Amino acid sequence: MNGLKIDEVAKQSGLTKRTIRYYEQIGLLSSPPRSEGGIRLYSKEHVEFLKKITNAKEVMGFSLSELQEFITLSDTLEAQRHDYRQFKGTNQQKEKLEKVYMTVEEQLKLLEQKKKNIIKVEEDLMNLRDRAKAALIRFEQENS
Amino acid sequence: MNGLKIDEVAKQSGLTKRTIRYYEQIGLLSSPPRSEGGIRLYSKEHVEFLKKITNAKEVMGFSLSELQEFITLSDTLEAQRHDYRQFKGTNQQKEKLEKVYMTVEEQLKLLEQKKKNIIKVEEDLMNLRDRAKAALIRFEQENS
DNA sequence: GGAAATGTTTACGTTGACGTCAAGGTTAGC
DNA sequence: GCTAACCTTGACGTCAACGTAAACATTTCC
Repeated sequence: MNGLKIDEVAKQSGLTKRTIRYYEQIGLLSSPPRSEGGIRLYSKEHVEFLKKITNAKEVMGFSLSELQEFITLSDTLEAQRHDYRQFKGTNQQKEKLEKVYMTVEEQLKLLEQKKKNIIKVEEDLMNLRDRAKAALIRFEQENS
Repeated sequence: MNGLKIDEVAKQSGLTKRTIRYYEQIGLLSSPPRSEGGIRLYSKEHVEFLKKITNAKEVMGFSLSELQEFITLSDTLEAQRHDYRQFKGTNQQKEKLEKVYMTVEEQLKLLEQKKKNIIKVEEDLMNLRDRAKAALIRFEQENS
């Protein structure tokens, strides 16, 4: 019952099977468990993860390696939470946390800029649309 | 006095000289006039155009050929305006105008979707930031 | 239980968007 | 008028992100 095969994951995520295997190969997607015969069996979480990162990739304009770094970053936070008791209080941990925080802040600023850029393009497009509309209206008037 | 050379255009637009020549080669950027000796002499408008299309490219995630199509589309509108008297009233013109209008509407809808996607990523990022912040605060408290 | 569908790895191919020489011609400043 | 700094056109190189084909194993379904 449990475990989606790659073709199903492809359909649900919108990626190709090749791409999914490729993402695993470069370490972007965690290797799923396999069947006795060696067939990949994915969980619902894998699909969600794929959807999330493809969206982030598109939105931020990330390359795969940038995406990689970013995932690593948020994994760092998870790991830190988990290893809390063992490694607490070291300066290394503090520096890591600060790096995560600063990088995320940076990305958030970039997103603000992106919003502004979208608005610029949007204005141009609306301008274009209105001019087309006006021309069409003139058109109607003349041929009536 | 008049005419920017390619190096200046590169600096002002943020593109490389290679890229600027490449854009001309594939018909994305109109060929500027040349000096007697064959050197490209750009105008301020060329720079503005480059800035505008690189922004649109980034925002929309367009490939160069998609960008091409899009420029052609808005040129269509300009051309129509100019050839207004010669070609007015033909059905071909009307169809062209309608195509421009519909394509632009489509792009505007895509931009709305993009905004929503940005917000999704933004939420994730803010979540991440807050968790990093919280961890840092715990850190401070323990080491004091 | 046998075929058809789907899976696996390996490895070479492709495409877009430029980078990077090389081999010269042009311009600006002194 | 000469040199350094910039320009020109080829043309080959590169890199990411997969596509695609081959050769074989595994599942599913009747």
